[in-house]
Amino acid sequence: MTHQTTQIKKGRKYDQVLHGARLVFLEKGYDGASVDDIAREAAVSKATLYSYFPNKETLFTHVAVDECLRQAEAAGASIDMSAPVADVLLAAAHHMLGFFLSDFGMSIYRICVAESGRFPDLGRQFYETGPAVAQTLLTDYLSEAAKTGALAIDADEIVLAAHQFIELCRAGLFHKRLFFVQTEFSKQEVERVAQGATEMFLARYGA
Amino acid sequence: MTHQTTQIKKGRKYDQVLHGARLVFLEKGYDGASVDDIAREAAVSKATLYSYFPNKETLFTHVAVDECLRQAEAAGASIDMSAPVADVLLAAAHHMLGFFLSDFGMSIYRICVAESGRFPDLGRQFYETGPAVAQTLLTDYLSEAAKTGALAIDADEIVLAAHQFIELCRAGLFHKRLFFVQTEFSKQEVERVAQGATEMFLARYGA
DNA sequence: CCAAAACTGAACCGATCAGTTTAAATTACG
DNA sequence: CGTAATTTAAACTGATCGGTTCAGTTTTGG
Repeated sequence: MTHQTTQIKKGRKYDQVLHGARLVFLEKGYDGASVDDIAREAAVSKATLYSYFPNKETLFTHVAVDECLRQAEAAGASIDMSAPVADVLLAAAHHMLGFFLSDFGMSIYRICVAESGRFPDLGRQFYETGPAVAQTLLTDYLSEAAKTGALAIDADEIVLAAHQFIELCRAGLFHKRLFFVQTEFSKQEVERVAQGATEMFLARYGA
Repeated sequence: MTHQTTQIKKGRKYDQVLHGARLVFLEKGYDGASVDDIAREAAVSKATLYSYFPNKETLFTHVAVDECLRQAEAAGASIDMSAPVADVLLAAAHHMLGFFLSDFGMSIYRICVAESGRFPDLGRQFYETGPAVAQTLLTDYLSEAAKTGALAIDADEIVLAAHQFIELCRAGLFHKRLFFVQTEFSKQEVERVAQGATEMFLARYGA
């Protein structure tokens, strides 16, 4: 087997193209990023780019899905599930807030919202590989905590509860950042929201 | 005083333009809507359009802000503030959910998210005339309810509490709709989220 | 070392679009 | 009625962009 790991790529500059496209799309959005921009950033000729991807849309979809998968992988590993419930929730809140408020999180959200009108498949793929993964992870944890009696959640409430916690983490900050009302947030501001989400969640579902 | 109520308008077709622009922008988004499209929809010449608005961006900002104000007005009037707290919150939740999940609410959110990257002023104006108004209204109500002892919220928690309630109303449904994972929602689904938001809020801040 | 495959750069095409101009038509109003 | 303001249609400008083409250069691998 002398095959390459990826069968689709036809040439040695495939990764360059994807990497350049990632940078330019995240910085400028779909319409804002011209194919010439991308080719320049990728240090590749436009002809080469078009030898890999039949059109701009396909290139963009590859970039977006690729990024979502990358983020989803990183998400799971970082939290110690054996700590007390309040600590796990607080850590999860901080993790989500960190992503929500990051340049990267903002860009990918903005672009996927914008373009899912034109490319509904992109929207669905983003949701499934992004938000849905976080929700599943949290649902599994809550389910376990309910079983051990650490939380008082009915089985048929768990999915809703997970969604509620995730949304609580956006309180106040997320949309301010999204709409450029405020671009920097102090540790205290973030802490307050994370703490607030945890407190409210436990007030409702605490054992 | 024979002055018109609005001083900016120079001609009789101003409202036509705004109305046409509203339709086309909401259907096609910012980039998707050409000025020619808008002029045609408004049954107005492009020259007339440009006699009212110096450029496409300004026109769009007017449409967006205009719509937000309209929505904000409608919001305040429809709820009986003298009802029991739980009822007021539930009604508010339903009102917000109705807007969040409507075609119009979706479109305006999508476009403003998409374009606030390019036009941060638009983002800020949308936030101030949209989300911020809802938040202020709710903050005022919570403040009053806290004063009468109907709710147990510290003065310095009120703004956060308002944000939390608003975000709670998005739980599960909003992003599914936004990313085309699900486009229709049953009365039960919506009721469940509204009820869930109210319950969780009262679990935390109930008197 | 050589031939095939991959890549380059630049020109080019066709289309779209924001915004301007102009001369004529329409409307408002004293 | 008559004049001034407003609107119109249509042509035009200048620029951008997605995508193609092609003659020539570089890289790869046997």
